[in-house]
Amino acid sequence: MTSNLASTLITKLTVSNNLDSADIRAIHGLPIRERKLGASALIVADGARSTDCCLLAEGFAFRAKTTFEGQRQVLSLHIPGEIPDLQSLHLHVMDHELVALTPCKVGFIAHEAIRDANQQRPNLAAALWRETLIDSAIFREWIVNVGRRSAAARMAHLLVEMHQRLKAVGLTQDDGFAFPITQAELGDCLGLSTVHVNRTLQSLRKDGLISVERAEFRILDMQGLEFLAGFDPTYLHLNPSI
Amino acid sequence: MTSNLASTLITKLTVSNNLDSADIRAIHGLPIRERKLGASALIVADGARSTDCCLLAEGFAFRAKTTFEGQRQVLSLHIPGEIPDLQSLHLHVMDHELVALTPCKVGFIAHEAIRDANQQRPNLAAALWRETLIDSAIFREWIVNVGRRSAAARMAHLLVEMHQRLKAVGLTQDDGFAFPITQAELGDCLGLSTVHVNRTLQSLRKDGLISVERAEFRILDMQGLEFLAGFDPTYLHLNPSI
DNA sequence: CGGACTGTTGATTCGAATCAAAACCGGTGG
DNA sequence: CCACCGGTTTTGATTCGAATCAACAGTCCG
Repeated sequence: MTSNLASTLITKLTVSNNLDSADIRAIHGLPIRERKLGASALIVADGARSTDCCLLAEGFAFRAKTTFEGQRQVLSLHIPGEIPDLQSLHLHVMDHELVALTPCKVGFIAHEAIRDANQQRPNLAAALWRETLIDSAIFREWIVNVGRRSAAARMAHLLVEMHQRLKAVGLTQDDGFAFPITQAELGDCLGLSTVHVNRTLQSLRKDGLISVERAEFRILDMQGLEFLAGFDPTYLHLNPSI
Repeated sequence: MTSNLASTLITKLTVSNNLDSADIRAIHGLPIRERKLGASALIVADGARSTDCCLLAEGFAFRAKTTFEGQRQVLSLHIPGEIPDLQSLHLHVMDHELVALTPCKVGFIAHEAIRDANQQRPNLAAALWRETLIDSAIFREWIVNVGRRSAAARMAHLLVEMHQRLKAVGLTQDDGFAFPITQAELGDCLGLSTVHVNRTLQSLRKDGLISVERAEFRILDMQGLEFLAGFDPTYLHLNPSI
């Protein structure tokens, strides 16, 4: 069957949560308004007051803040099945922006509909709360990444994280994964300049850790990359029962 | 009346949430086991599986991760009334540690008790969810802080944030606030070396922005400090209705 | 074919880390 | 009461990682 919007959400939620059939029915029952967006489209603006959440069904998106001096910092990267602005359910004014990294298919779900479903299905509410907490755990790891790791370790960590998250929803081929991001955008994720991102990637390639061609990253030495990154997957909380 | 453990939680929740009298009764009904802790006491270890949440009633605490190379990064600072490990309600294994920054009075509340209260009082559950989302919003701002701001701006931002959060629960005197933290710990918050923290603080003092004596910080030029920090208080979500 | 974006390279600067040592401070015990 | 001690703050000298500046090459696309 063709994967509709709700199915991508269910796939993603099931990675980290135990949903029962009634929960899944409730998700299928959610009214979702589909939309297609081009790369770099602004999905939700900083300062906005949303009445909907945005379910990312295809493509990549990111959340970002821009400093007073005009420097952009990417806060998180989002993959299909995620609801990057789920926090807007309880935080009514956006403190950052949500942007399409690549062309995307998204679905907007009214807060009211999610609130109703949460009331009917407390287990679904718990799963969504848990998703926002995993979001939070990833933010924490990113603080460590930009605060304490070298450029090479930062890059390695980001790549390993993306590989693991994409693998969990079946969006990898072996050690390769499609990830269409520019070096400037990588710099905004890692708190590095574009030039330094370029040199860091070259160094990872030279050391035989990764290969990059076009929008396709490939991890050639997973052990080596994880060691360089100091990667510990605990923070991704991918196992529903722990 | 003497402020017991539950009251500090109510004070803090009321800053950002609308609680009704039944919610407040439910909080007062929570069984809380009080404990006193010395400075640098480990409250919850990385990797632990908690059965309780820790309510911080007096003193300061922080959450932190330690990299493979032994570098510590502080992820968040916590003030009285907060539950720094509220996420453990849904994330059963700790991906970081919780530590007492100063001598603390804390209260442990069983997950079961909180779950029961949440079931009885959906409005309380929403408030706690919102608290974890505000936590998340602060993490986002910290990513920007360590990723994109200069040392002086980072320090300024941290001090303005702490002042605003402490003011919201009545723990400031005018522009001064008690904040017993060493320069090494500030470095761990900001991703800076101790030596550079020292020089950064000197520069803020020289510019007449702050004064520090003992554990007492004083903001001498709020406008100037906020401008240097590029501070926008939106992310603190201190207004319950937005 | 031209133009805009993206990636690459080299030269240089700069902010912050590191290394090393001294000064300061509060507590403790002789 | 004072000497001592560990932790903290301060200072100076030096190194180093990453930013910046400036070009140029590659690629995609209208």
